[in-house]
Amino acid sequence: MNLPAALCALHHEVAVLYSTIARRFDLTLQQAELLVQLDTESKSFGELARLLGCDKSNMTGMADRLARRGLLERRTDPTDRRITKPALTDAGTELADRIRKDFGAAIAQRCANLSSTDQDQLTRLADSMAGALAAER
Amino acid sequence: MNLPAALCALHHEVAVLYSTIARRFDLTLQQAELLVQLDTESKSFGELARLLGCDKSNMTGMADRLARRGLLERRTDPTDRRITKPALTDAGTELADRIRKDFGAAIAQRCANLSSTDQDQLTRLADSMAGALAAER
DNA sequence: TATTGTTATACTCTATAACTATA
DNA sequence: TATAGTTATAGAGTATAACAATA
Repeated sequence: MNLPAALCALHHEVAVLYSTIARRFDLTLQQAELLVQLDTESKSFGELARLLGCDKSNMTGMADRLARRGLLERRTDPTDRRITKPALTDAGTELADRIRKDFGAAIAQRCANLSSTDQDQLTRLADSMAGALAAER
Repeated sequence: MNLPAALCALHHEVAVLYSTIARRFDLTLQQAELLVQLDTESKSFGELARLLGCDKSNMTGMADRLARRGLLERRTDPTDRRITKPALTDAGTELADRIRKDFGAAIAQRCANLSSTDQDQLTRLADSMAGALAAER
């Protein structure tokens, strides 16, 4: 086994698991990822599009669909009125928390065969690799 | 940093990189993943759908689009004529090789800051984690 | 009867280009 | 004039349900 193949396989299995959890809440994978991204701090649609790796024009529809369900609302930046930042509602925050919790529980259950040391190593190395990839785009 | 968050971040960065490489060849991420899956061994559409984590009904359109470009062709299984297995053409095999090669080069370049030991560890742990996830779905 | 792949349908994601409001 | 978000459009991915061919 080589590193690219292992990373590709891991990416794919995580995506399938995350999709499965998203569907419990009638969300797509992309919607769940957007909700969880929003949970931490305030970001503009432009920043979110760059983080999610898609075009900014896609943010409109995605935000519309989540707003229609009462999970987020748009807020115009008072210092630059061109900028709109979505903010999670209470329901949105609660849902993002549940997604993160369910995903965390699923990972914990499935990595039970790894030693505590291996889990720590994987956390460190996955974080490092993700950082290296994020730095070059 | 915790393990679920690190895995999620890594999955997402790998997906963005893989999408970028797929687009060099006018492919979507899903088309590239299908091509690379096909490269190794013969699988039915049903098996492929399960591997890719999507419904079998999606395979028809995806195979059609790749077949239209001369990258694969359908072959009926002689032992059970209900089963259809897509097979890469020469052009499809060549393209799958280029995708795998480009992805491998990109990963090698971006993980240069990791020690050789860390790269080996990450390979082992990512493969183990992917296997654990794949085993439970 | 059960299974495989296909079709029909509806919705979502995606990129491109043109547009508006604001700076 | 430049930028942020939106709109319009076309193509692709996705799940569900119903279907034909085969077992």
